[in-house]
Amino acid sequence: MARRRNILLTPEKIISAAFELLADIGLDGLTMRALAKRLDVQAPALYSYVDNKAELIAIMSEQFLNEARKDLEQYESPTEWLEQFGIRFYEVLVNTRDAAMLFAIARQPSRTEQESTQALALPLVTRGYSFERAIQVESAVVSLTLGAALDKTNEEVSRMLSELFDLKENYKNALNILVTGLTKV
Amino acid sequence: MARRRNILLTPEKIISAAFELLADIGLDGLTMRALAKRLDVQAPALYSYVDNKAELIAIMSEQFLNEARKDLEQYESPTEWLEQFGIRFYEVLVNTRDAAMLFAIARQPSRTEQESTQALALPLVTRGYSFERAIQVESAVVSLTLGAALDKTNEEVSRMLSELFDLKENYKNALNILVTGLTKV
DNA sequence: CCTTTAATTTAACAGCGTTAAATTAAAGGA
DNA sequence: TCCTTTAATTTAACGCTGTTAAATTAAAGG
Repeated sequence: MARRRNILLTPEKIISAAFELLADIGLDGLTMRALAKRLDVQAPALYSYVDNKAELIAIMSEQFLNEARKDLEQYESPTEWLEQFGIRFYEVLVNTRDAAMLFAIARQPSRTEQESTQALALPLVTRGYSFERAIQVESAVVSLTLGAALDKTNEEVSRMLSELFDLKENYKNALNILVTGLTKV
Repeated sequence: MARRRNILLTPEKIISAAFELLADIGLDGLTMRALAKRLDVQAPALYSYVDNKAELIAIMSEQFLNEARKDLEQYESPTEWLEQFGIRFYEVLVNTRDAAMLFAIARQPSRTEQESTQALALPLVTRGYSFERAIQVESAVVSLTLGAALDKTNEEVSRMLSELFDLKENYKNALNILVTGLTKV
């Protein structure tokens, strides 16, 4: 056993190269062949570590959510936590090239389905919410945020709307209304 | 002039065949070749009537919006109109196969950009809103609705969430909170 | 009848995700 | 030390995709 030669790839290397590729040339450029090239490898080699491209996308999309959830412990009330989470998630989706679109097209990897739901609910459960209610309010916030981020990162829509108002401010306003209403006793 | 032979295609025929194809086999099946086949034509013939696939998708996505805006004259207050519009748009996106995803990946066709913005704002402008404010509140409602419809039509997400609560009810609740807040004087 | 012109087809390109089979190289036992 | 086993990777290929260029077809007008 323990029979292995010089290994070139790991799932982590693949995923981090995928993020680089996304940042450098966008979602259209994120192809299995381009990803392989960046890792000095041929495309089929990736399939020993990642089921398929959909799984890769799913893993990346989950990392966007995780990134948005980081360092939010300081916000003690559910209202405040939810609002900060929304803003952070919006920023992640808007500041990472094509992140909103990637998130939109992602399908959850069934393996981590349950864990990720638990993780998603935990902060609000800690703050006194039932599991069900936590998922309810968070999914509403994620919906609004994803929709707003898709608008903001759609070149045509964004160019047109930003002549009329500040998209981020408009999102923040809607978020505040939604979160305030959702967390009202 | 007026020099034309028996014509097989029109933009309208192409678009309506595209909707059929979407309903029958989904967004993955909506390829230019499949579309051509349904029209008894070869794929390149389509390009005399449609710039490219992105334009086709954009036109279709706009029709989803139009469908949602139909027959809403009866709702006289901005609040009521917005809420009904949201619900209708949600239903269109959820009841048409892959409509939410199609809408998410659509880019506006620059030709009708301005007209479609005008059309989008008109109902609320008629009801007393400024053009700017009309676009602001509607874009917030569209964001929430698109995000919620994407969840609902994502098989994995929907299966998971629907064990915990009714997604449509949760959307309606969030919509009501958002619209009420947005239209408060 | 013959030229012009528009509509459509044929052929092709470069790319995609993905699988199967062949290759390579290291590890462990004889 | 050699030889077998096995894991990692490459080569080759399949069947798709959107899209363009060139060839074909057929009707209209002079």
